[in-house]
Amino acid sequence: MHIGTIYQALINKKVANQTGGVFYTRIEDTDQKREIEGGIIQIIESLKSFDVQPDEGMVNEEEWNGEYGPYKQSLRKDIYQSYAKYLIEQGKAYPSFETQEELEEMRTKQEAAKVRTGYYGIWAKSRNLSLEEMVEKIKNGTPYIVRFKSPGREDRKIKHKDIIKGNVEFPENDQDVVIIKADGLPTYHFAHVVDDHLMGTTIVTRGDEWLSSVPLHLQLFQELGFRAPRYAHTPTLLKNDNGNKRKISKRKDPEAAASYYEEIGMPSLAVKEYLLNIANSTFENWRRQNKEASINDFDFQLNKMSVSGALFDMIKLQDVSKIVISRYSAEEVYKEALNWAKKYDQELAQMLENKEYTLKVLGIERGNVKPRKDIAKWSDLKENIIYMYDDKFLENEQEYPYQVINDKEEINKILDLYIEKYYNPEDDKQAWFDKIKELAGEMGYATEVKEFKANPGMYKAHVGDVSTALRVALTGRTNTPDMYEIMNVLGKTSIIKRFEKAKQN
RNA sequence: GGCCCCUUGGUCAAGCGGUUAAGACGUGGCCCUCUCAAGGCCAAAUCAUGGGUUCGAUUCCCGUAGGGGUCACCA
Repeated sequence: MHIGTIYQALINKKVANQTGGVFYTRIEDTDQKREIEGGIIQIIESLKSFDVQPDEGMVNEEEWNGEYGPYKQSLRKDIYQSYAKYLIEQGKAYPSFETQEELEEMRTKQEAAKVRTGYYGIWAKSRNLSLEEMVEKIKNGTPYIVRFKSPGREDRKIKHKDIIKGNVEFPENDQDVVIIKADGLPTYHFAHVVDDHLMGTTIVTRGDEWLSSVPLHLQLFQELGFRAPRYAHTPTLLKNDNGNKRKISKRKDPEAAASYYEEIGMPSLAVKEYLLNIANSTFENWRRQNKEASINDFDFQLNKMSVSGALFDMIKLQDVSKIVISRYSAEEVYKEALNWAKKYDQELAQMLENKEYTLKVLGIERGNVKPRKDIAKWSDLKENIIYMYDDKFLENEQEYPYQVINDKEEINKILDLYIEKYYNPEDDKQAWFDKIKELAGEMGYATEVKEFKANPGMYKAHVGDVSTALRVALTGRTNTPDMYEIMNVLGKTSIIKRFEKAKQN
């Protein structure tokens, strides 16, 4: 599954839901060469993992829900053939007997003559065969396919209004395209027209690589006597490749695979929010004003989509994801992270086994007005919290990156004094910090950073430096979330153990 | 190459004939601060190009350039 498909599905689902319509998927498996075993299940599962399930469509390889089935084209072969026969009967389609080699030869000639390639006009040799000739060839067993007899003229223009692209003008289609292939299955063009008519499609949302086929499709609808749906051709997701833009590709770009996000542990909601951001730039403002709202409540507008393709920006995605995760409760983080860890990181999964404790760890600076925004994906989590686990921290050889205060004796003194005289688990945050100030003062450090800056000569250093010494001894790091909360989570026993370890270092 | 679509800071973009050309990400700085993340404030940075139309063009028209798509018995 390509991330672009998720993007499509997201847009489709939003549009359908907002307009009281039905979002359905149809498995377009008319190219047997490209069939992948288990493909349908993969598609279903992938849509599900991003919570963009269709309202109707296949539910497994053979079954579907919805009243317009089958939702798999290979099961609809007879339907297409019936319509093909109908067209032939009307003189709007005909059997075509050229071999692949003959077609290639024709193309070569056309290229040499510098004329448009393709099966049209004087080049459409089977087009003018008499009924008798056709019958004879078929009776002789000559292989054939069915072609649409295009009534179009290249020198005439057709105007079309696309929901996203706006007014576009094309030459009429004059190609007698194949509608039924040698294997009896339809081409995309024909299946699209037949199915979308029969299934009552009102809006077709598809990638803009289809835009240039619109004249053909409109013509097909016309000749079949069907009413054409409206089209919304969405711009392609692009990627910067050495200064050039190109389609984001599964072969070259890991982030093009929908599964990539699950692998790195990025919540599907974050991916969807980013995608929505690309789809409608108004989303970002809406989100800022409706921080808690579900994206289902966002009023998506197809016609506000950008007409040109956007570069897929992982950096921005990460930012979106950090915000999404910052809104999670500790419980939600726990649940999703655990699911991810079980599959991708056993060590993390083992850490998370202690749920009660982990919830406390995950609750640090969470749930307040300014929650931490430091996790973009679950694969970041372990590094973020591992030092909070005694069995990981105490058993590991720990580097202590002390900063301003780095004299061993001095540090030990700070640690001892803090535990003996100042530390009290009952303290609230203010009292806690006042104690650290007192400690600093007692040992000849400035209790206020400003005071130290004003009179640097009078002190050994300042309270921030004392805090850093404590922090490093406690966590092995210079940068951590709020130390007061960390101490609360660790508890006295663990704090003492950590200080002892630091002293022996 | 033909046909079609597109072009506002590094990126996503608002704009829809008169604006100090929004906002977000990123970058840099400052503030806050026990460190970090966050947050607040500030800054640098954009209308591809040449012609028209107009009193006035980012905005409308044409050309050019660049990018993308498409030209299958693939979707």
